[in-house]
Amino acid sequence: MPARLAQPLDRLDELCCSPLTDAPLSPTEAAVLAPVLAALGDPVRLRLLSLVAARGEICSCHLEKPLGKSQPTISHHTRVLAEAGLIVGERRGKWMWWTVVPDRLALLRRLLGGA
Amino acid sequence: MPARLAQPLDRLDELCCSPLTDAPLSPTEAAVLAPVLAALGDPVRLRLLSLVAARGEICSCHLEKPLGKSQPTISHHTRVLAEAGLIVGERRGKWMWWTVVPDRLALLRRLLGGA
DNA sequence: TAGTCTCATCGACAGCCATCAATGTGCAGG
DNA sequence: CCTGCACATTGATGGCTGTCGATGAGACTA
Repeated sequence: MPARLAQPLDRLDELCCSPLTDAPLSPTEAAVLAPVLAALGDPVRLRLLSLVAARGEICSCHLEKPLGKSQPTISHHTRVLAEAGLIVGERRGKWMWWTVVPDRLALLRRLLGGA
Repeated sequence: MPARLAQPLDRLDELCCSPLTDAPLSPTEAAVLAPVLAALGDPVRLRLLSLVAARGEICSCHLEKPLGKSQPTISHHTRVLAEAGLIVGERRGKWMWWTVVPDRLALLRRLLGGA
């Protein structure tokens, strides 16, 4: 099983092209979107994502200290964000480099009623 | 204790005026913002919010059937969304009417890097 | 090949959460 | 008052989640 995942969320881009404020969400749309927002519903993951976004790309080993969490915990949170499609990881030698997926953030902005 | 709450989140509007993609979030900002996003991280609450937004305002008794949940569960979810500051409730006679708070959605859009 | 470094996974634990039946609270009409 | 209705709260339960120590899987170096 590879480190790159995010399987059941691939249909997310096709779903939900209209803002949440326009029409009621279907159960299917909600079931796909909720995990993405739930991934952002943790303070450690929010800070982690902002670190990745601010640095452009960042190695896992540079997250442990600023977040004040153990290595397994960091690995857990990067996995959750990756499964939500919010970040992607690329292996370079011994290091794992993470980058944000701007499209996913834009999709959430659209969901929240952006023009 | 009144039905209107959202106490610890009142400082939210002062905090976090810059997008998540610009600079790393402080632990305090993350601790305030994460519960708001966590409130959206549930499919039932996402659909509930979209129902409120689409109708403009809606009574609690009109949420039970379309969401397919029991009355206590609906009450629980409206409470969570209200504590997150995403909706507000107003009592009219026997009924409770809910409305969205557009500022909170706009704040989240800004957080997600919107222009 | 052995050693070391980075990261992923496993196992376990504590705490939180969604759900609903039962009950309580407040409002309106008779 | 008393009854009925809308909603809130309580208590219980099953499942999920954040956390970390221990261990495993790759990757580089000597």
